[in-house]
Amino acid sequence: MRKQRKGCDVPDATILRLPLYLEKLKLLQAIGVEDVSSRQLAESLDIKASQLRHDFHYFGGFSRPGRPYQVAKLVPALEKIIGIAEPVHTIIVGAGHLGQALANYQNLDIQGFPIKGIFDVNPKLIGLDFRGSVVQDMDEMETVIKDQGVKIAILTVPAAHAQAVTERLVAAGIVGIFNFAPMDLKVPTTVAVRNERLAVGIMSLSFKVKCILQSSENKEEAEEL
Amino acid sequence: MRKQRKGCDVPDATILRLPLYLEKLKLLQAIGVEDVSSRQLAESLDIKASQLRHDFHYFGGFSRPGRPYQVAKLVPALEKIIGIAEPVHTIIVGAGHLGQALANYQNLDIQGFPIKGIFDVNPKLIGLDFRGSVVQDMDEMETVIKDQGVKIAILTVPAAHAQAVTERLVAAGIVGIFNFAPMDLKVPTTVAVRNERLAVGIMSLSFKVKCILQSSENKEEAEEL
DNA sequence: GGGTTCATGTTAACCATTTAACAGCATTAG
DNA sequence: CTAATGCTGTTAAATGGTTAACATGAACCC
Ligand SMILES: NC(=O)c1ccc[n+]([C@@H]2O[C@H](COP(=O)([O-])OP(=O)(O)OC[C@H]3O[C@@H](n4cnc5c(N)ncnc54)[C@H](O)[C@@H]3O)[C@@H](O)[C@H]2O)c1
Ligand SMILES: NC(=O)c1ccc[n+]([C@@H]2O[C@H](COP(=O)([O-])OP(=O)(O)OC[C@H]3O[C@@H](n4cnc5c(N)ncnc54)[C@H](O)[C@@H]3O)[C@@H](O)[C@H]2O)c1
Repeated sequence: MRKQRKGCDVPDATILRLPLYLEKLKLLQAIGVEDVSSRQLAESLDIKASQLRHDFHYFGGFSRPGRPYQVAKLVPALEKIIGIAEPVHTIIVGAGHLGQALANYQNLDIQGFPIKGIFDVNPKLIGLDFRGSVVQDMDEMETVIKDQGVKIAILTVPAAHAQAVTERLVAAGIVGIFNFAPMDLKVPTTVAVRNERLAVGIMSLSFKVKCILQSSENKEEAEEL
Repeated sequence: MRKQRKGCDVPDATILRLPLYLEKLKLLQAIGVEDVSSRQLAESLDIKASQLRHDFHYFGGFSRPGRPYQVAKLVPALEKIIGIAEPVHTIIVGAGHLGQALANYQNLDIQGFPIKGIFDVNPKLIGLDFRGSVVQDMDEMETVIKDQGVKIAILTVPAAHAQAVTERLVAAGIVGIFNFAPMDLKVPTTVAVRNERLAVGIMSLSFKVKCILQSSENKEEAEEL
């Protein structure tokens, strides 16, 4: 088998930091900053400068050595790496509470993920308009995916229907699924899934809260002595 | 300084798996399964059995050695560890699109996080009813937090207001903040924050999609030769 | 009852990520 | 022109997390 294409064999932890780098750099760009050192950028993100340089090293060659990074070069370079140099056409499947909230969320568009369609089975929802996108029947989904070259789908249907919808999405050529249903989807290895698990998030928070409360109890006990 | 209280010095990676264990166990419980081995449970979650045992080992003593785990014992044990043995009173701050979707999300309640209040500054939203919770003015927030013993707040206000609201939450005694605004909150070390970053999620997905598309291009090229 | 099987708890080996260290280039001041 | 400073790219060390290995206990079968 052929060697994996350049810049794709990267630790997950690094991938998750790329958006944070990009976000911060765009902020700097907006206020007119031209140069930024690894130290400055890293400190503003609460990480070590060496980690940032190490991360960038996977992709190589952002700057003349000896000189700080140029914001204007780094931003498009990161966008290219992340895959959002061109807008990434996206659809939302499931126009319920969460689907509607996401459809209304302007940031998705701004960050490079324009919504090219919203789909649902519920006839009452079809025709509703969210920032210019109209909810369509599921029957239209495959056509839109193909015509618009949609590669990513945001899945906000009930867990019970998530797998069935996923199979349609995969068959229609979707390559990435952003899954909000609390269940694991079965997909071929040529499709990427990212699960957004609310329960995991709030429970991990709860764990930390419990630890904080316990340790403050301890402190109080200690003070009483 | 006193040794950290039992079961709080645990890797993040482990903490993030606890909710998955619990979820799967509850599912088993619902269909009447009484015993489950580390192997069975791990395989259903696509992890190694040794990792599961290693995770549990941080807390110790779930089972008689030599026998599988008892679902009926493990579920409450995990709930206690996560901190949801008793319902964890929660509020939502910001009753916009996302806040409303979350307010409507029954699962939060079911999983142990009953919503004790929803707050907003917009007078038009005040009085709206979501599954029995009525949107209240921000003026009421501190009172509700204290009267209901609220420990966790879900923050769904615009990024520009997130820090100011956070400071009020902290002053009122909130210990955990589930932050959906795309920005880093400054909080004292006695407060836990979990950032739910949509952009990070979808961009990491985009990265993987790009890699998949590139490698399939490669394959096509190879076939053409 | 002894051997076989299957289980956990625990420790040790392994692997990945993070952090530190340093070589080398660019700029600036003297 | 040289020394000093500040920076990156790169490699090496340290840390942390994952996986394997194994000692030991319980049940079952013959
Ligand atoms: N509401 C939240 O805040 C929230 C948060 C996290 C996760 N989730 C998850 O997101 C998903 C949606 O949640 P929600 O609150 O929006 O639920 P919802 O019931 O409001 O919306 C689900 C929508 O999916 C549609 N649907 C059902 N079957 C379908 C199918 N086969 N094809 C296309 N559309 C279909 C329904 O008509 C409905 O409009 C659920 O899996 C839920 O667990 C929701
Ligand atoms: N909509 C989404 O799907 C989505 C997804 C991910 C993250 N987010 C983030 O969640 C936050 C909310 O998003 P949204 O789409 O619901 O926005 P929104 O504008 O619909 O809702 C924000 C709400 O906060 C209220 N608010 C403003 N200032 C406040 C204050 N000081 N105190 C209390 N309430 C205040 C507003 O009145 C409004 O009702 C934003 O930070 C957004 O970036 C939204």
